[in-house]
Amino acid sequence: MTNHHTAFGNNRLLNFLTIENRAQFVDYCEIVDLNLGEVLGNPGDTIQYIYFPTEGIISWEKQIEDSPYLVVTLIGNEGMLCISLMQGVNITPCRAVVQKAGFALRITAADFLYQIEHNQQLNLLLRGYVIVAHNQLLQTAACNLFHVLENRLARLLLMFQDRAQSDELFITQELLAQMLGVRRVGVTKAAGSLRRKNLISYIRGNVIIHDRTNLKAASCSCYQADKLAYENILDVDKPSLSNTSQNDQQLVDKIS
Amino acid sequence: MTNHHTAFGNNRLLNFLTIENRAQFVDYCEIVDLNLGEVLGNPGDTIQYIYFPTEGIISWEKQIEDSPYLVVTLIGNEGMLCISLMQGVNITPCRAVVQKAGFALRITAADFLYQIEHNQQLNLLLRGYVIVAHNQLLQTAACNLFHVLENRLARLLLMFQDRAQSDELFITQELLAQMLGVRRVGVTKAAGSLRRKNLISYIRGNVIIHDRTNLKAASCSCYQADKLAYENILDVDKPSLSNTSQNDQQLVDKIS
DNA sequence: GCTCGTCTGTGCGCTTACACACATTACTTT
DNA sequence: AAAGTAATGTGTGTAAGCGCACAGACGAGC
Repeated sequence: MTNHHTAFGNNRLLNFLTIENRAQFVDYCEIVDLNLGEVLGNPGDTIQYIYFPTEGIISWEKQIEDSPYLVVTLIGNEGMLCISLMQGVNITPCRAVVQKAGFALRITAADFLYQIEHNQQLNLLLRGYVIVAHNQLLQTAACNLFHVLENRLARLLLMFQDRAQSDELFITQELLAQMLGVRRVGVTKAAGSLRRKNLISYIRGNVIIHDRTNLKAASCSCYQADKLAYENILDVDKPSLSNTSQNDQQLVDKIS
Repeated sequence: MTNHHTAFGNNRLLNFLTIENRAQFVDYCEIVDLNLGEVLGNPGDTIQYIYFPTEGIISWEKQIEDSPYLVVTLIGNEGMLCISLMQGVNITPCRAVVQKAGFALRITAADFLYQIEHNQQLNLLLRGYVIVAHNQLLQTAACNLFHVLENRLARLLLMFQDRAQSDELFITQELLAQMLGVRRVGVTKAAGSLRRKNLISYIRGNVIIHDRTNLKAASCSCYQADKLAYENILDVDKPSLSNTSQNDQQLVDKIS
């Protein structure tokens, strides 16, 4: 228990807050485990909790008719789940599944509503995040239509890498296919192509990213566009990025 | 000037408000013309005005790289332009173009920000609308990926018809193609198929919808899903739908 | 009337991804 | 070591949509 930073991590979205505002908010949160495969919500569910991942990845999946679920976005420690409540709507439209185990700061819906009403900086930050999520969705909608599978796969792997904060990803082609809304065989081909270019390697669900720079080049511009929008929208006020070691102490307090 | 209802119409989104709240808000708006082809905003622009169409249609278009603009949604009198400011973000990510002439209630960004802070019902309503727009985008992203062109065209025509509030649409195949992110020739084929089924007819940019019921059947489920989400989210409080004749009087006052 | 520009229709080869079937490889369990 | 299972690779035929080229059809203006 000497290094709580690596144990629980931080939520980068909340890091935009001042130390005081963050402390005030985190005080209402609890640390919970995110277990691989855990379903945190289904379409139509009433929202009970809001999650701010500090480590691990949650996928946000839309189903239409009898098609398999399509992953419309990945949520890691750069974001939150789920934004509807932010807007006063307490029903979730999508399924949320843990794709990489980790931890999250969790707050009840009632406490969350109280906090966003009484913490102005938090309110502004998370309202901005809704627009970030909206922009990402705009990008994805167009990307799905215009870009070929290999580019889209490269983008997805980069997004995964950012949120996993590791070059080693544990994800099968079957799952990648589901996320991209294509057949597993299609991913086999696209991944094989990326491997031949020495950008990645993989065996049985263990993907390693070797050449991030050229993987960016192999991806479509949508990856960079997403990052840019995130920074432009959330960084407008140049908020003080709080000292993380102090934040960690808060987390330690929560679970002790 | 005897029938101002047909002259300027209503914005159905604002109709969810009580008479008092609506009057309070409309008092800060002015009626403006929407002229065909007029560009109301470009990506990166600072938001000057918010528009609530009462008649006519505005398309919301995303461009990636050098691809042509893709229409991600159509905004008529059921919605508003643009939602970013609602979230405190005063930059627009998309291009907005008038696709059907009409009118809109327009309010300055400053007045809008003041209103949403001081009119609680308006605030709740428009926050909900952001989620409606988000859900539509989720639907579109998946639809673009899974559904064939003929279904998507049928959906687009229905959306157009709803917002035009007419069976006769003035739109060329070239424009429809741009909206769907496909070639013009693709639309020719899909439209020809719908015509052979006697669902629509058209000559030179004049599309007439003959059989709305079967056009729904020919479209994907996404059309119905959008409608359902709109009603479910915005209608939760069963707000009193105000008497429209009284609303019209407000509009008349604005322009006299 | 004629011309010109816009809108719509058709043909052909090509690419991407699908559907289905089956083979192979890597790891786990016994 | 053998058997079993999950993950990955390959192969064949099909469908949707692209790119390009060109032909016809309608309408406005002279």
